[in-house]
Amino acid sequence: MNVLNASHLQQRLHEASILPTLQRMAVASVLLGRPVHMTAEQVLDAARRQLPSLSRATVYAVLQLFVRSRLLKELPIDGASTVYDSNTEPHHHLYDIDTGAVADLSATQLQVLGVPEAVGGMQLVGVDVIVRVRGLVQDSVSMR
Amino acid sequence: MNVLNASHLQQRLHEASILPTLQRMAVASVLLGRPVHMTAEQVLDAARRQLPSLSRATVYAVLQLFVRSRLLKELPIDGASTVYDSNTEPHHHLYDIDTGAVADLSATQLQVLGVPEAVGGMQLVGVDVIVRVRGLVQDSVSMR
DNA sequence: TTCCATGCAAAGGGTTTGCACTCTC
DNA sequence: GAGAGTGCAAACCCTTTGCATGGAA
Repeated sequence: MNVLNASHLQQRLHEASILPTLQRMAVASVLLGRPVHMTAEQVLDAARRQLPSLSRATVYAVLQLFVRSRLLKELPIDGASTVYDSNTEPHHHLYDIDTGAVADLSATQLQVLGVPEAVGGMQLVGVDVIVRVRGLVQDSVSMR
Repeated sequence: MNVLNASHLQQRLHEASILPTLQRMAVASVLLGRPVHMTAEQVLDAARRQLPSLSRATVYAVLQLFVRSRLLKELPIDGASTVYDSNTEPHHHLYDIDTGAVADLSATQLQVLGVPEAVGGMQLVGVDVIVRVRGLVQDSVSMR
């Protein structure tokens, strides 16, 4: 993590009213620099290269904090473990059912028609689209 | 479970090359009679009303067997436990993020445009759309 | 000094597995 | 009898929690 990245990340945490501790900066540098899809365990492994003392419980706590602060999204891809996505733009996902690899589909590439906006006192929160494929090769997440 | 249902269910299992044991018939009668969304635990509870000796491990085994045989689908709704859907028609889902209630959206009600059919050796398996809402009241699943 | 953040270990929920018993073909 | 299906309990994985320590405002 270079100085430019560090200050940029620090600013993003500041904007989200998050105290930039060492642990949070380590997690942020793994996830928030570019759009990635990672499980908690992958985040832990990557962040420990930078901060070996980092504990699993702290990573889970930081991930939840980042989700609450809308720096990350949890992906509704079924499977053993939660996948965190640092792409905060509206978008959808390609999911390789064999390898667990995940790739983004922009909201302009793929559109959903007929979403019930607010029927009968019901409030729309969000729409997730998962396109399940075999043979996807990019951006591997290796979940299984 | 009346006799008509029983023979109908038995036929569905037969068509799927599944031996119609007592346990499998109990699970089938809970799930396969009409479109429902249920967790493994809910299936166990319901099936035990019919066959009290039914074990949890067997229910999980039968659910997996039914999914492999395409009698059921696992819903990609994130959350603690897997939800099984006995509606085998192409359709999508409304999901209440507060109550866990699930409702179907027919494929004609909601359409997805721009799905990449088969790019670069990649094979399309399926498309899941989850519309997350608050305040949905029908067809409660009470997951949380 | 008062919170908030962290780390460890243990607990928790959901699911799977090992193994012996039972049933079907 | 051979193979498949079942039940129990233990194991397993992912995640959360309790509690004591450490650091920031």
